[in-house]
Amino acid sequence: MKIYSTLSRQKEEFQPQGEVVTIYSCGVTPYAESHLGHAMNAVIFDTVRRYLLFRGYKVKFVQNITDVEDKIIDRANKLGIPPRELAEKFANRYFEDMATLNVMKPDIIPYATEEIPKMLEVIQGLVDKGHAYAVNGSVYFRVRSMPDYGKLSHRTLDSMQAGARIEPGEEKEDPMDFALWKAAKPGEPFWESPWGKGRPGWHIECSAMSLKYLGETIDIHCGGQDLIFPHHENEIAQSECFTGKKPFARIWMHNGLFQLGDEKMSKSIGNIVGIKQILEKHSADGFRMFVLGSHYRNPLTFSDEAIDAAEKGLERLIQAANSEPAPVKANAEKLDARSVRQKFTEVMDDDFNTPQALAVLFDIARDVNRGIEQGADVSELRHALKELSGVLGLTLKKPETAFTDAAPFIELLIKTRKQLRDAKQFKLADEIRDKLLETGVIMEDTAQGTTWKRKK
RNA sequence: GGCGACGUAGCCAAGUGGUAAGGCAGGAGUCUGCAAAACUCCCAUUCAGCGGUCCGAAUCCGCUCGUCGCCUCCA
Repeated sequence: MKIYSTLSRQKEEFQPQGEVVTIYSCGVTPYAESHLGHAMNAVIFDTVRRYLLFRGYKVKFVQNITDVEDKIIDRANKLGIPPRELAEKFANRYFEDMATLNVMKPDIIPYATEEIPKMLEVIQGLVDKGHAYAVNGSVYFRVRSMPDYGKLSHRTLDSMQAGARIEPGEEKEDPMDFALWKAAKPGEPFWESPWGKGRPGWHIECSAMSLKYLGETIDIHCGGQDLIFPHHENEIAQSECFTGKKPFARIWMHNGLFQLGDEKMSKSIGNIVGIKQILEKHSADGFRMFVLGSHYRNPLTFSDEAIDAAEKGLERLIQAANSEPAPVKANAEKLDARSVRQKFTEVMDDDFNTPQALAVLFDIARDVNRGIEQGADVSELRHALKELSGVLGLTLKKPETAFTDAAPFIELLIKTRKQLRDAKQFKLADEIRDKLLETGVIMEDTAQGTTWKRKK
């Protein structure tokens, strides 16, 4: 199995260190409703996790919650509630949304504010080793103390300083030095530390939690491409300088970012599309199909039309997975699923090529439908379709009827319509079908009788 | 200015040295009382453009054009 790592810029043979694959995923800063970017990220790494499980690995998946940060503090102050309360509220909403998208919950969800002692330990260690220094109650990481700083984002300190966007730090030795600990400002939450009251910098939490829950070297560290610099670069610096061990993470996986039209979807641009907004119009499976239809490292442009298209394709899979079992011919051929399973594994083994994995699912669906037509035994194929879809997190459930109360009446109409059809009263029969369609119910006449489903 | 990614059919999107997956849309059929669904067939002599390397390139190299991202909070 090969996985592309941002660090080496190539696909690497995946070799977990031990029995359990350790994964750290950079989580969210919860101060508002979650958006498409969160959903895309979660769906992608949920799929990675599911696939590893499918391949027989045990997985320990840690995803943090950053519950202390400028925007949370601002927002909470404006609302007059404690930052922690705000963070918890939106973190819970985030996990609700993710559950809707069939994203498995992380095994461990550490909250930054509950891990301050571990962070202080790491910071102190960095100070002791000369990798960090305290100024006016703040502590900064000394980037010049790390010779290979910049190795993840593939840039050098000098090239970065040549850039126009660096503000010289008032108290920093080097403008690229970054805060491990920030001295408390009035109106902000703070914790006691050897350097006085303050709060952690953004990057230190992930190093601390990763070290605490997964050890000094983890198998996979993942996040969005926008986190490569500075966040992940700084995590490496802190962690490797603290432990003296390399690498901090063996494989760095980064997903491409959502684009909206021609622009990135971003908080600063303000063109955010919320998840709830999407789920009003589209199914969770449809959204997952849309995301997995392009490779995870490429940017993905959002459009309702594109999700619609994904959803149409999805219906074929659902149909094949759930169609009425047709009569099987005596000594019918039993279609086996070995080759499609092998193909699925082959493409997923190559850096999680989900677009090709989906192509395999469509092939299976066609084989199932064709098999049914020919009276073959498709039970094994159908099972494979469901199972492999499940590996991608697709449920292939029919859209819930939401008409359960109306079901008996619909059944009655179907019966009446059958009588009309038997009597060749097609005009009336068609009228029933048309009117029912207007109310959102699709009738389909099959060899096994008439079925109905909800229109999307 | 530095670093990086990308440009494949009407749309979405794989493929990264051996002769273009898949989905959506579209066209023609089969089935059906008619539909729908399903199935069958068709739908890129060509991969932004121009050069080069090679027996062979969408895939490697160079240049040009275009788009986007990171360097600042962001998944």
